[in-house]
Amino acid sequence: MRTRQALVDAARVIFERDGYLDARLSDITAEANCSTGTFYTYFNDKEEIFAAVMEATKNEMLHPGMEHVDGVDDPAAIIEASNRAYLESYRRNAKLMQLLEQVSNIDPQVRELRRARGWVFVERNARAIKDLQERGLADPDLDPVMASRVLSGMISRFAYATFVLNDGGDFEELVYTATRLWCNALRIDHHLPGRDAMRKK
Amino acid sequence: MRTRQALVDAARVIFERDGYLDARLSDITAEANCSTGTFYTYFNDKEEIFAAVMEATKNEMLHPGMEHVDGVDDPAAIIEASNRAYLESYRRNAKLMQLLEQVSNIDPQVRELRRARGWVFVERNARAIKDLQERGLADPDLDPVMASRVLSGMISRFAYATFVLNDGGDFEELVYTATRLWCNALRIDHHLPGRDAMRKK
Amino acid sequence: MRTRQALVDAARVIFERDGYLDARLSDITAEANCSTGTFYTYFNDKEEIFAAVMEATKNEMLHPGMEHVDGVDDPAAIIEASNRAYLESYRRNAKLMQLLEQVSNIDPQVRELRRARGWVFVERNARAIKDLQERGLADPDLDPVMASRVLSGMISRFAYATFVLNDGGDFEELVYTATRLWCNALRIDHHLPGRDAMRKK
Amino acid sequence: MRTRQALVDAARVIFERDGYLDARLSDITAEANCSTGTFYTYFNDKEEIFAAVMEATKNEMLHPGMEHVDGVDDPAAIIEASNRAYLESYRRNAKLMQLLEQVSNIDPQVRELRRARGWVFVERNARAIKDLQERGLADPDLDPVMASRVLSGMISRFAYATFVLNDGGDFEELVYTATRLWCNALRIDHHLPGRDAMRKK
DNA sequence: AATGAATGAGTTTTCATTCAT
DNA sequence: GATGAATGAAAACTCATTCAT
Repeated sequence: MRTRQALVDAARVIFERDGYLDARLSDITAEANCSTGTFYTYFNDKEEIFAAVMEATKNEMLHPGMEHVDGVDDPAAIIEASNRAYLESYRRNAKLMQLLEQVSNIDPQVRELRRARGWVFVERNARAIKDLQERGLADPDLDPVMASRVLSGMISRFAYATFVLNDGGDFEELVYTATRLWCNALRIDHHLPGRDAMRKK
Repeated sequence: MRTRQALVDAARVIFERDGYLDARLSDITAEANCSTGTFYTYFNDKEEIFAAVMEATKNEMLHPGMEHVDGVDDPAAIIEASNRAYLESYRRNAKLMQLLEQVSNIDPQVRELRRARGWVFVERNARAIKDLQERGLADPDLDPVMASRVLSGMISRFAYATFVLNDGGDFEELVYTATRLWCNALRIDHHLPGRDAMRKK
Repeated sequence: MRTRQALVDAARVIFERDGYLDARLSDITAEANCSTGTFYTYFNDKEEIFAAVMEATKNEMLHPGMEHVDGVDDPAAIIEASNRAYLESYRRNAKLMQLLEQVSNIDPQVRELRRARGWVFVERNARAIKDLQERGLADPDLDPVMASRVLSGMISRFAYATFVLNDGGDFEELVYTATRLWCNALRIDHHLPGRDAMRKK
Repeated sequence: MRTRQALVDAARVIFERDGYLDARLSDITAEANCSTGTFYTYFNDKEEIFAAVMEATKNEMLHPGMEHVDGVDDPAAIIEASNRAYLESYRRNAKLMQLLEQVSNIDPQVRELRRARGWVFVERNARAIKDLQERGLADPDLDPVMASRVLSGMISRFAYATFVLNDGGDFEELVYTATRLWCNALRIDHHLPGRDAMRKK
């Protein structure tokens, strides 16, 4: 079983270095210091070890959601904390997220994986939105799931553009803009500082 | 030159049918009714003909922007029209958009192409946002370019999820949600009907 | 006919630049400013235009022989003049000689051409050797043709090593060594200066 | 490792049969009874296996030099033995020598190999010439290395013309002529029989 | 005579996968 | 479980040659 772990670790290194398509199984086994044949003791093909890499890194990539901020009740503050956590996590795992994106467009199983992971996030946010609506704090004319899909996608797309495509932008400004737009979109009556105030922080 | 066009047309068919990676040059030349050698009269490799396909379809994919709706001054109506146009265009060219997405994650030149196309959209919307701010109709605390990046990305991600990943949803509801969130996000004082009213349309 | 000449000239340029094997007919026609099809008006294939290049350069490569030095009767001086002329000619046409050597090892017709050219030289020298033997000035125990073959080959090999392989050596020293060995080999009673004297020249 | 040897052996057969250029890798693997892929386990390309063939045949092609004839001190006899050994070796390996000549004119690395092998021979003969000069037995006005380059080249060219180009000639006569010219060239006071005597042998 | 787009046969090369040890 | 040499299918690409204009 130590060999299996070595292979998964090696695969992550090689995938991050060469991308999914250019990664050769022989590179992975070389990196894991085992023979090519041994690969097949644990996996059937590249897709399978990729799935294993993703599985192994699942915990690193789970994003804390809005409801996980304890002892705070200001919706805007919770949203900000949630967005910040998401963006930081994305930044930390940018290489892996890029890989997930790349392989999603190649392998339907990975596409499914990405969708499933996305939905965790969407549903969590949908629950939070619904809660705010029920408490009269958010635009009641929005379908919570629909709105969550759009807003969650907004953040993940933004993170992709920023950390994978390097479309730039100061991190605090990203958090601020994402949060303000998110709050505005839900018509949350926030008391976020204005742009200039934020910049002076 | 007729041959070149035949190749580009054939390539689009094959790429849409098999995806970029599985498309064989020999399939493309067969579809174009010419020999494999002829391919190299016009292109050097698969990347090059893919770029040609993208170039040829550029016009189909250019999305009308917010400012192009004539004779209407209700910002919400303009935004709705703009979003509807974008989503319809995306739906029409879903296969091609999927391809663009796939190849972007493989070929840096195509990644650059996608980015460039995205910026056309971002900048157009940024100008519209700035205009609304100056007229006192939109949240002045947002950086127009930043906000546009986020909101434009929101729409394109949403379109991708809907039309490429088939994440479902009634088209009119998509337009409604996107528009309402967009308006809300900018704090545009819209007079969009409520959700229920929309549904009854 | 001007086109034909342009093709032959172009071929020489391309052959000397790229070598026989790497020269593409399309490079030759491009250099000659004519279309690929036109090539076949004048030649059937690469071998044929190569032969034409060689034919066109025949005069440049004809080496004056021993008997062509007028008004001098010192055999050693004649030999020296002959060797000098040969080596100078070889040096001038080194690229072409290299080409001839290369193609000889590929195309039997060119091998034949090289052999034929070599024999002109061998026979001329054989006659001169025989003449010296009859006048009692050279070793009578040598078969004139055999000796000429060996000695002529010696010079041409030497020239090849020096000017094609760049095996180095001061030109005057090459002439001196070749001449002295040639005279010695035929037991010509020469009065060539010693090595040191030569060097001081 | 048995496979590697099989490939090298097969390559020699195919190269000698078809020449370097016409030899297909697939012919070599077929001759070696292995698959095309196996070729790449041991070699990267045709050049590399050619080098291996040459390396494998190095010992066959090493020519005994002048100093290796034991118990004889007649310089002319030593030279004769040396020339005979060289020519016999060349005759035995004519196909390989032809190949070496052909590839030398194509591949710079092989050109370098040929040069290096030639120098072994040149230097050995240069030492022998110097020794004879010091003992007062050879023309002191010759630079030993220069003279060796010329005379060594003479023999190898002669061997090439005879055994590769089949320029003919009785073997014993070749040895006689080469030896007599070599001795004459160095002004060695030989006591070789005259031409007629040799022929009667 | 000149053109140059079209042709297509033919070889190299890669690398996931197998299996005897 | 581990090994790693052997496998071989599959595709890209080149360029001499043709021929309708």
